Amino acid sequence: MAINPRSHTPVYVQLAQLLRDRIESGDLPAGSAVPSESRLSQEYGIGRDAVRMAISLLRAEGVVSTSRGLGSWVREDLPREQIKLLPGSKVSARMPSSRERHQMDLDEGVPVLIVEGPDGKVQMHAADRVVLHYPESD
Amino acid sequence: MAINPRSHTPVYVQLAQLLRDRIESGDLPAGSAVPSESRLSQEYGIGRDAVRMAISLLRAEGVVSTSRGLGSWVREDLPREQIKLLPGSKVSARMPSSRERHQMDLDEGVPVLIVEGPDGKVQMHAADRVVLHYPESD
DNA sequence: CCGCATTTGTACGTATGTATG
DNA sequence: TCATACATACGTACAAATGCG
Repeated sequence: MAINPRSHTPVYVQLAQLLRDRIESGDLPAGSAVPSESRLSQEYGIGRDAVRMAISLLRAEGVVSTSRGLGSWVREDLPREQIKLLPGSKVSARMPSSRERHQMDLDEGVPVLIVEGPDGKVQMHAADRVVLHYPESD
Repeated sequence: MAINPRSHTPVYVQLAQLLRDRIESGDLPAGSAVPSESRLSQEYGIGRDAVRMAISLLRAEGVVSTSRGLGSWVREDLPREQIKLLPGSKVSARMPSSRERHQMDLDEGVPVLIVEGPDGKVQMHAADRVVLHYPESD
């Protein structure tokens, strides 16, 4: 598998797909480190811009997480709290603003679930940590 | 209001906040065009990279949408279909993969709502077009 | 505590490709 | 055909965070 710089598909999209494949195949399992930008740049013979855009794509999808001075990692599935919905609730989702993302300590690419209760009160939840549940009968 | 290149806050973050303010204040209402990259670059005396990164931030938040050859626009609130949840449903949200985003024709920065019904069947919804509802009694 | 290597972040430049009107 | 605008992709340089010896 290699990258074709003359393809109609942008180099960075090709690299992103290549990394997705490596992640799904188990070559880069959850929790493992993604090769550094310079390494990917050298290995695939592409510029650092293309590498950064590829990783940026995966970050926006919530697939990887990046820390300055350290590198990027494949994000792991977090244990999810199950939250019971109350009758009359309305549920929606959106991306948090930068401020909200910082306040809630969310990784990039993680939406927020918004629950408006029957009393009109609004609760926000990190979408990677909860599952909302409409209980069957109990 | 201006941009301080010597601030500890990156130029592109400053510009993003500045544009957010202009949007919230009504200076750039929903549906209106964001000034072009070159214009913002000139107006604020910053590089095109910084402008692009600022707009990229807002795009990832679902605040603006960009079309090649046209420019960027402030996204408008779409009419939302109200979808009734069935007892036993579980609801979560995440960002779509590139493929899913293309298939569902989603703008950047729009999560998907995932509903697993009591029968185990999974439905995906564009988060900017639906509200899930746990009906009170009807 | 200090210095060093590694890695990502920021920011500039240039050039060319592609979509739109 | 042409101008405009964004997209891609290469380069450079320096800043900032981290980990380690």
